[in-house]
Amino acid sequence: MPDQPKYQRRKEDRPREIADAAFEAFAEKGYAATRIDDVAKRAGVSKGLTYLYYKTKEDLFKAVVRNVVVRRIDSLIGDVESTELSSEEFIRGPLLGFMQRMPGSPIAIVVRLLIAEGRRHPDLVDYYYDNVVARGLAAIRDFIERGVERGEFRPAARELQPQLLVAPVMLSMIWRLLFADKSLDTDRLMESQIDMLLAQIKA
Amino acid sequence: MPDQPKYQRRKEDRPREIADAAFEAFAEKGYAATRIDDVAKRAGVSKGLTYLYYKTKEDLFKAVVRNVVVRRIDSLIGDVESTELSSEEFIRGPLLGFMQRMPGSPIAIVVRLLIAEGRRHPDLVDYYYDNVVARGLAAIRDFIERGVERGEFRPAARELQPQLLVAPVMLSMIWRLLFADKSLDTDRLMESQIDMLLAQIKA
DNA sequence: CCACTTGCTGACCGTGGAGTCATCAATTAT
DNA sequence: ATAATTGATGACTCCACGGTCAGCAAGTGG
Repeated sequence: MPDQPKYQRRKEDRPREIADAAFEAFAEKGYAATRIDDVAKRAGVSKGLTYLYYKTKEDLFKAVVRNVVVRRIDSLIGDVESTELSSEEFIRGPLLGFMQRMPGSPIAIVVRLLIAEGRRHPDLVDYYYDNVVARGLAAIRDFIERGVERGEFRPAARELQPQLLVAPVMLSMIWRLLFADKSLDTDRLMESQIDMLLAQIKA
Repeated sequence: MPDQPKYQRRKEDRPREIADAAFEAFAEKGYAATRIDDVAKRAGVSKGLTYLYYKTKEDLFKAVVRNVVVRRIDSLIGDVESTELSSEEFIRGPLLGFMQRMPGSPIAIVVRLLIAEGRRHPDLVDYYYDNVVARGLAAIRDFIERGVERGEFRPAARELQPQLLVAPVMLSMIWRLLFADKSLDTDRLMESQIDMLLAQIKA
């Protein structure tokens, strides 16, 4: 019988593993209903260890949100800035695709957690606003500006509120979170919105 | 010194009073973080009494949601059906006004509660879907159908997803719930959406 | 005025979960 | 080898909160 140690020390990997397990648990049950014991079990770790890396449950929560957020955002915004496509092609292609993936992505979970718990974690809301919302909206505005300069969009396009593009994504997220069973063609919803927007701003 | 009784018996009013207090408390702290003791205090009542009228905290939660929902919906949908205005006038007038009031109304609070707690109360989600979402969407569809029959809208308007009208309302709700401080002209957002939609479906 | 009903109170109970810490054992240093 | 270090464990504490219930007093009927 080989000498199996009861555990290995893995100082480097633990925090990430615990945060990932916590994300799963929060996603399933929400913040309040999640037990630290359960998080520890999922991570294959004892409850006490969780407290070595995260001083409180709230700390863990914040780490989870920051974690998901930073992992996703940069690549996305990079894409927008480095494309060689025409504005319309980009919108109808990569951008639409990205929007359509949002409702099924971890970002949707984070949105739910923030809506549910945001009030009691204002600094987390600020963090999310600065790193996701503000940057996302700015990227859209820059993109439109570029389109105007290239002559692809009418100058009046500058007046467009970027939130008009986001609204159907938001609705689709909420719809799926609440009414997973009731069908709604969220892909078509976003396509229609883009059709309308383009019709209005194209040169 | 007048003989002040310690309390009055008010069998009829208690349930409503308690439910209203609970709504306030849930709105401020969310379901999980709300203490029955706190609800009772707000209602000026002892904790025990709460349990006389609502057997569990969950019961109370459901009563609160149903309460808010039924108080609001009927009048709204009545308006849509009984108007004498042209379709465009109705949309730009009463409907837009209603949409603009939504984000500040108790419905927004209910939406937050449902997003946060919906998973663990599927029957409540169903109730909300049947009584608010389904009826609301049906009303919009009927209204469009009527517009088509009157020749105000193109027949293709029938293909329009009613959720396109709701999306900016949803986004505005969430925005205000999370980012009360960061400004966003939600009224203009809805107006723009209506402009775009009308441009597309008007005969 | 008294007897009776019942709306209402608040002290109490049990549970479960956040957070602690004495101790163990894997790893590293000597 | 042996000692020192520290990652990791899990039994334990503490207490907050949902839910109970024996008793009290406001209302009611005779």
